[in-house]
Amino acid sequence: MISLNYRGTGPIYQQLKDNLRKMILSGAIAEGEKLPSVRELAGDLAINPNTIMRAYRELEAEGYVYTIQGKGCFAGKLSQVDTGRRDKLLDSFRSATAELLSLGIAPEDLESIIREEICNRRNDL
Amino acid sequence: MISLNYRGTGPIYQQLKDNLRKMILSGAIAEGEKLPSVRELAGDLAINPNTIMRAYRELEAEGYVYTIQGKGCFAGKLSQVDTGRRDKLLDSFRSATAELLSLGIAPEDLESIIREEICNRRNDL
DNA sequence: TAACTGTATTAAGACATATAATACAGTTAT
DNA sequence: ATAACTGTATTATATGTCTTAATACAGTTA
Repeated sequence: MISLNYRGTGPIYQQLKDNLRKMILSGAIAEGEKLPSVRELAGDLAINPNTIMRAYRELEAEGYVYTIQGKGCFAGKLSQVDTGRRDKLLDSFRSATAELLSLGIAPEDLESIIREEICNRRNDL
Repeated sequence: MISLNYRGTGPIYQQLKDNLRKMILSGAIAEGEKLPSVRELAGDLAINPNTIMRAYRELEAEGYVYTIQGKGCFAGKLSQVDTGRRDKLLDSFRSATAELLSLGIAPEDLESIIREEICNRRNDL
């Protein structure tokens, strides 16, 4: 269900965060659905439980999940994702846009990427 | 001329790369213009020459600068920026777009950011 | 030759990442 | 109450990245 690429760039806990975030965003993990336990996922992915816990803790800080002692970690509502996360994404969007334009990309190309992603979203529902 | 924020996020060589890239993109450093020598910039910024060299070497890999032994490091042509750099930016643009849409941002908001950046570019010329 | 340029290497320290082992605490079902 | 699950916390260790430092080599220019 959750796949990790050890050759991937960056720390494992980051890859795991990105993976889980995308699954929650796409609905692969529904709102309120329970995520695998720290130990279970650690066993499946053959990595240390501490690494899983770090990913869960940071996703909770972003508002993507909430955890309850003794019960587990659950997917949260997208409407309550932290504004800090949103601002970070807007920054990323803006700076990528600025550099791409300077490199000669046409604004229309960027707009068609936006349209593509709107379609991709609809296909997931 | 080149400013560094030590409180900034990430490694110094990354901050330096981002700084220099923006200056080349905006024209603050013109095409073909010589960048400060490794030792000179290291002295000005009070950081190690090796750190400067790493930034120059990686910017060269991206196609933003070219260096000549004994002469120095120079700003390259934007038209010959590495396609890998462009693809990386497009990936960043696409994934930021996807997540922002999922979080409920209106496509119009993204498009107006693009328009803003077009204006910012014109103001620099 | 002297003074500049980039390049390369090695060593050391600080910090981040990841693993391992262990212990503690809340929840659930029997 | 007990057992088996859940998250949480701590300590130690190993590894890798980042940065500095010192030094040496090589090309360019006056």
